[in-house]
Amino acid sequence: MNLIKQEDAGLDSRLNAVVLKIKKLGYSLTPQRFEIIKIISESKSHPSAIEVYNKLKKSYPMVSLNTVYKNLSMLSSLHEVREIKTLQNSVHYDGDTSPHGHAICEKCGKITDVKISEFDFKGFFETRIKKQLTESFHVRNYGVEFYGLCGHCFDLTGASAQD
Amino acid sequence: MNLIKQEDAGLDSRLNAVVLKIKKLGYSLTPQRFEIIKIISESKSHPSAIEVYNKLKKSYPMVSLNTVYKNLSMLSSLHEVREIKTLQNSVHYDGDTSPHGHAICEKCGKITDVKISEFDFKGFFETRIKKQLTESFHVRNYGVEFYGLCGHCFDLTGASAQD
DNA sequence: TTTTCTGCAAAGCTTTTGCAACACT
DNA sequence: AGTGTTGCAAAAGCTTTGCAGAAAA
Repeated sequence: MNLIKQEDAGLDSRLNAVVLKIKKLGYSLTPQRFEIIKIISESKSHPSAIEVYNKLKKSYPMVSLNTVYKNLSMLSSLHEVREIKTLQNSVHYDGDTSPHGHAICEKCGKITDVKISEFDFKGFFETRIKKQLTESFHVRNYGVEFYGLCGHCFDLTGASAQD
Repeated sequence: MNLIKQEDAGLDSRLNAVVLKIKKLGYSLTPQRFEIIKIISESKSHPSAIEVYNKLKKSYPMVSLNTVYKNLSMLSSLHEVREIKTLQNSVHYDGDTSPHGHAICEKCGKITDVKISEFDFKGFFETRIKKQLTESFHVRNYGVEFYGLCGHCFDLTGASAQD
């Protein structure tokens, strides 16, 4: 119960933060845009543009896919949404912009979040990698991706498919 | 001098390893295929399919883009080439399949390798992340991506573009 | 000789662009 | 009122598919 409340609070504050940023920058907050932000914030499944579109159509049947694309790329350029490139040829979106990892199944394409505490990653980053980068590259965000087989696909094919 | 020799040896052995694997698995080694493998092994710029195609045309002017796609996706499924999804909507290919990171410029799309010694990442991975994953997910490879601005783009726009 | 691979053409998908009408502030 | 946004349609870009002829084992 406590957990659920905390999660909801987290979502609401994320939603609010994005809404505020948009207003602050002078963009308008259309109902479609708001709903898109909401869908992305609430979703845990890293949806693609089409998936967002399909959800959005439930509230706005006349909405166009174009609108979804425009809003997602706007949110992405504001760094309020993270793009994930999967093995399928489409971009998936992640409303959680804090540093964390993804486990991506090479068979079914499923994306699972991997928690990497800021503490852990910063430690690794600061001690090992930063010195290589700072002179020439200015990091805004980072991601760790694991490629392999999810439990389900492993059970089906993993046992026999040894390199 | 020493370094150059070592690098060449590295490339040759990579090339050989891939060729051997292909033969071992019963696939044929056509000249086009060999050249594609060579281009990818030698390239340090993470080329896209079209870029590989353009290089390949110098040796095989009649080659089709289709052939490039088929071979790259074959190499990818054999895990002898790594796909990198960039911000541009195209897949880039990396002939270095060992664990290492990429710094991707959000402005110009340039991809730079980030050395992460196997030792460093394994340590981080084993102590912090593995326990989250092993039960449900079977890792085959991992990558660390840094998003931000390369030195050049930062000099142009970075100073003024503060969130 | 059999299987795999190539090259050409066409189709498929995702994403982008152009533009008039509309909505937000 | 003015600018930003939407929705429709069309175009563009990357990747895949189908198939006959050619090449590899």
